[in-house]
Amino acid sequence: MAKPTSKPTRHQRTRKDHSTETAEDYVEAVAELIATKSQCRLVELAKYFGVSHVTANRIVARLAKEGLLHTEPYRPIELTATGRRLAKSCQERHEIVRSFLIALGLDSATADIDSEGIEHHVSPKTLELFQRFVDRLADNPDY
Amino acid sequence: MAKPTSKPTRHQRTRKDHSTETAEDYVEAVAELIATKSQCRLVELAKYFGVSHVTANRIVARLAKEGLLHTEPYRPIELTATGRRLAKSCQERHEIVRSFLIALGLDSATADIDSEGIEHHVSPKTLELFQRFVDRLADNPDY
DNA sequence: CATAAAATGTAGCTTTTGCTACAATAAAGG
DNA sequence: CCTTTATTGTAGCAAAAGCTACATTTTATG
Repeated sequence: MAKPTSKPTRHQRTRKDHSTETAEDYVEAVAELIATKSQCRLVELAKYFGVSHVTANRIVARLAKEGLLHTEPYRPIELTATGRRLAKSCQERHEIVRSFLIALGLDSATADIDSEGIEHHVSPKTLELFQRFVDRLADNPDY
Repeated sequence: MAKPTSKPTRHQRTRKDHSTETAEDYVEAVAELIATKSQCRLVELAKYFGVSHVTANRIVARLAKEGLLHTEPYRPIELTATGRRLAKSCQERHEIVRSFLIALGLDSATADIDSEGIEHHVSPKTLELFQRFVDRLADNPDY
């Protein structure tokens, strides 16, 4: 045994990781658009991510195939039950990361940006620590 | 004016972002392998990221074209001056993120994994706050 | 209701990153 | 030195995410 050469596990960010991140970003965006505009149109989604409607459409089609979204031709995009669950947990995680960064002293504009990037890479353990930090500061505001 | 519809800026993680992340990960890995094994062979790099040597080779070729690496057929991979600079700043940022997570109470194994993912998404402002948190804790270990 | 505008869909291309299979070169062992 | 093994390179394919250009459908407007 003893293969000191290989500690590759933590570096294995593959294409699968990327498409999972995309899935999470999209269901979260769909949920937000439905919440704020009562429906999610493809053009809005494309604008949201700053991509062409064609790109957005293809990703939506993939996520529909994966059972996260429900689509019909020329109709607004809806979330399946699975999609709603995923969106909810992403939103919660996102909000914890965002409020953690603000608790740490970051301005909210930068917190918006950074939390977008960071949220996908936070393990449950780390998220728990973020949450505790926010809670502790809430109890003890003059820290 | 007033276009309340569009706040797309912070969501624009494009393919360019991804390939920049890849570049950073690779130069960092090349630097680490040179530091620990005195040279960086393609097979080692491929093992490091858990990808085939073909994939590693193509990425190395791209980074060579971009001026970050220097390669010759069947020879070990080297960093250019630009590559060394990038590797150094990535390593520093990475180490700040890692020690921040540990200062927050995370175990070092999880800190290894999470810091890998998080490092690319931390703005200078956030990095500064991370650094300050670590420093403050170092002065005040019983916090 | 007919036509203009907006939204969505389709065709077809690119780049990046993943792979297997096979070829060529370099290094090691007999 | 010659053969085996390890390393590197090349050919060719796939999926994901980006695009423009054009077709179609829905919605809005005169």
